[in-house]
Amino acid sequence: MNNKATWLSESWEDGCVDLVRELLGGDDPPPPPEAAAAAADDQNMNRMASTVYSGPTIGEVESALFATFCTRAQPVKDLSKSRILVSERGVQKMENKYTLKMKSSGGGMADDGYKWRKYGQKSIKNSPNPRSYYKCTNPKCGAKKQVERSVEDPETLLITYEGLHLHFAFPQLLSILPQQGTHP
DNA sequence: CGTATTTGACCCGCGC
DNA sequence: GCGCGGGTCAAATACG
Repeated sequence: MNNKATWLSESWEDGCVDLVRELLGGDDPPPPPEAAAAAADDQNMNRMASTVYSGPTIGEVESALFATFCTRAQPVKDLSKSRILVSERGVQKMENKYTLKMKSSGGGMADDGYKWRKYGQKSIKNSPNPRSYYKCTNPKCGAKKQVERSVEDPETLLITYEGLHLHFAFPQLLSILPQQGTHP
């Protein structure tokens, strides 16, 4: 809520929105078009995520995260991916859930490339630190994310992503890309 | 003025 | 059936 992603200019947002509009066609398409793009993006990125997971979703998220890390060169302590799959009975509620453990960079908050809007904060029993609940600002995007501080390591943030993004989001790349929107 | 953020209350699920 | 814990929504506020 302070100086934050200034690099997150409206430029990328506009472009992103436009892109999303084009991708989504203006409504909610059943098939996630990001999958193909995600794969392409992954290839473009030198498939740094050599680890192969059962779900492309994770790869997508990881790609974004990796992109963020690589771009901003943040001191990532450890990446722990956890796919919470309830038994075979399968409750589709929590289809995808990933928990990333990272050190909160002093000054720069962990931005995975998406715009999040905080919609709640609750104190967790057994944890002196409150947990923040974030939701993707995109209406079509039902992605959620919760950030919690580690009990012993106040510098460690436990970010749990839930859901899938229905839109692209790699502002870092767009940001570092040649400024095509420089029209005086 | 518009939007994001804040805080409180309500609701739901689970355990006992 | 009640209590605890967690999660979400909603209104108000602060900030840009």
